[in-house]
Amino acid sequence: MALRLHNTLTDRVEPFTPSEPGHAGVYVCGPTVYDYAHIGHMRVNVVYDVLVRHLRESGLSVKYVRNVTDIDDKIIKRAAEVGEDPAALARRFTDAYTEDTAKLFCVPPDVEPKVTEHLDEIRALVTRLIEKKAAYAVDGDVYFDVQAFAGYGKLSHRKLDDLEAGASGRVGEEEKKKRHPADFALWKGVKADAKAGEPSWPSPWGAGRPGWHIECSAMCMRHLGESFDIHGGGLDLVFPHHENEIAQSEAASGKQLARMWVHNGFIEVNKEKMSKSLGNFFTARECFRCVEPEALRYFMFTTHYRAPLSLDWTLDDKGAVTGFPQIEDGERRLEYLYSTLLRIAQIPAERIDPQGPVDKDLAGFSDVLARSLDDDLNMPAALAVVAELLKRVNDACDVAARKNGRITRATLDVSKHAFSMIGRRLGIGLDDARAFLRRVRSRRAAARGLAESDVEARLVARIEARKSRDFARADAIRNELVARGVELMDSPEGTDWRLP
RNA sequence: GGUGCCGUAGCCAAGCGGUUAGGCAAUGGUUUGCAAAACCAUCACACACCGGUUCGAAUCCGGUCGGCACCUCCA
Repeated sequence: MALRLHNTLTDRVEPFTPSEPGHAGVYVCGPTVYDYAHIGHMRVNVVYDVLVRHLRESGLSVKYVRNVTDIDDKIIKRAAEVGEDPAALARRFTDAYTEDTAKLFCVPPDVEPKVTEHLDEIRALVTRLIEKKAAYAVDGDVYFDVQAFAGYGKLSHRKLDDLEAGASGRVGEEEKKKRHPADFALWKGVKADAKAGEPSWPSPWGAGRPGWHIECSAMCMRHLGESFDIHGGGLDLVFPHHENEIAQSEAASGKQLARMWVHNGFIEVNKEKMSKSLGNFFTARECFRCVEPEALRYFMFTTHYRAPLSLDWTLDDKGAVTGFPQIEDGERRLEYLYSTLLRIAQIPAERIDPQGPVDKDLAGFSDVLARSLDDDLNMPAALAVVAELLKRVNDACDVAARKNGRITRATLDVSKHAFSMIGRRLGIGLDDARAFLRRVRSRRAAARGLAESDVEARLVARIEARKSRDFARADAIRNELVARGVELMDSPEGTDWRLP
């Protein structure tokens, strides 16, 4: 395992060595399910999906845990707004999330724990912290005492004094109960003015619900143990979420929670972070209306995972979203990839030379791809490797298509193997090539108000004209179709068409 | 105020001490009945600015300007 990863704890790129040889435990902070997932959430999924895939392809058995936070203030608030039971609302958006994620070819987590199924673990953890004097109960609430944990601030590299300065502006009933402004709720007691139907669970400190951070500690320790390999999530979770997770977990167990903390950068809109609170987000679903989900996945690869990824979009004159140019670029690259995949699948047997030598560069591509990911998941570098591969494979196909041209069996085999590694490590090109290309064409036809059957009919007319060597008529039909945005591709096998 | 990150050719984006990253766009070529696709070439001795270290800096150090994030819910 030659993987090197950036560790937020040390702020360095360091070698990843699993604590138990051959195995890796990975925990990723999943969504709070009060709304549809936006593109930023999808970046998390894709980034850690590549990490898990790469670890597995490198020979490790990975236990991949990604939680769903299904109880939280925002869920309760949203449920009240729409007049829905909070649990039902959470279930609805959990299902939507699962559906959206699957469309991106993300491997499902091995365990997808939910807060509502871990109340016992949460209460036990809070109890343990109170016993260890790292937490205190006040009026039905329980707070973590940051001053009782010497390492507080080690992840986000902050000093408690600085935090105090930043937090001093806040006022409120809750603040007065705390011993230190940075103390945070482990358990939130039901308030006197709480609305009926607000979910709560019994506890030694009175009825209430878990605070925001405690659930992840309880769930990751339950499923991966008190100490595990990698904990990941969005950059905005470094503070306070992950900092607090470390504090409460390590104060309870006395062990290091995760040895490596990995954080991905934001999707940006107009140079600002895409977020629910700013209201500048696009949901995955909106995006999927315009492009293939896999194109969104490809787009995520175009920038390093820790860097911000800026998203552009186009609007029609009514202000409705019509497209996402960069994701459409990704879709075109995928068309290129799938077309190449089809080309090597369709090389006729008589063009294959069973004897000749293997193309050395093509033979080495899988390894080069793996090395690019070993370098802190350098996905843009991986795309450059893919670009080189596609070029060389197309070149080999061009050569094989020439008069008396051949491709060697060995080169064909390593090419196919390289494609399968792209699929297994990057999760790209896993769809059926023909189905993908057809879907893209159909969606573009629909978006442009073009009837596919109409194009097909003109195509037949042109084929007839060409058969009778009436090239003037054939060209007239081509020009007519080109004017409508249709691109025709003649080949010995027939004529295909696409909408660029 | 505190703590970080970023500024690379028309656009996007790797690299982070010495050897053409890559993509998109544009232009020329190979191929083709004509095209498209594919491939080749050019654009590309680019690295915000000013100093310093070094045989050598986009890469290290100091400063300046510009942009962003976290410190409050956030992926």
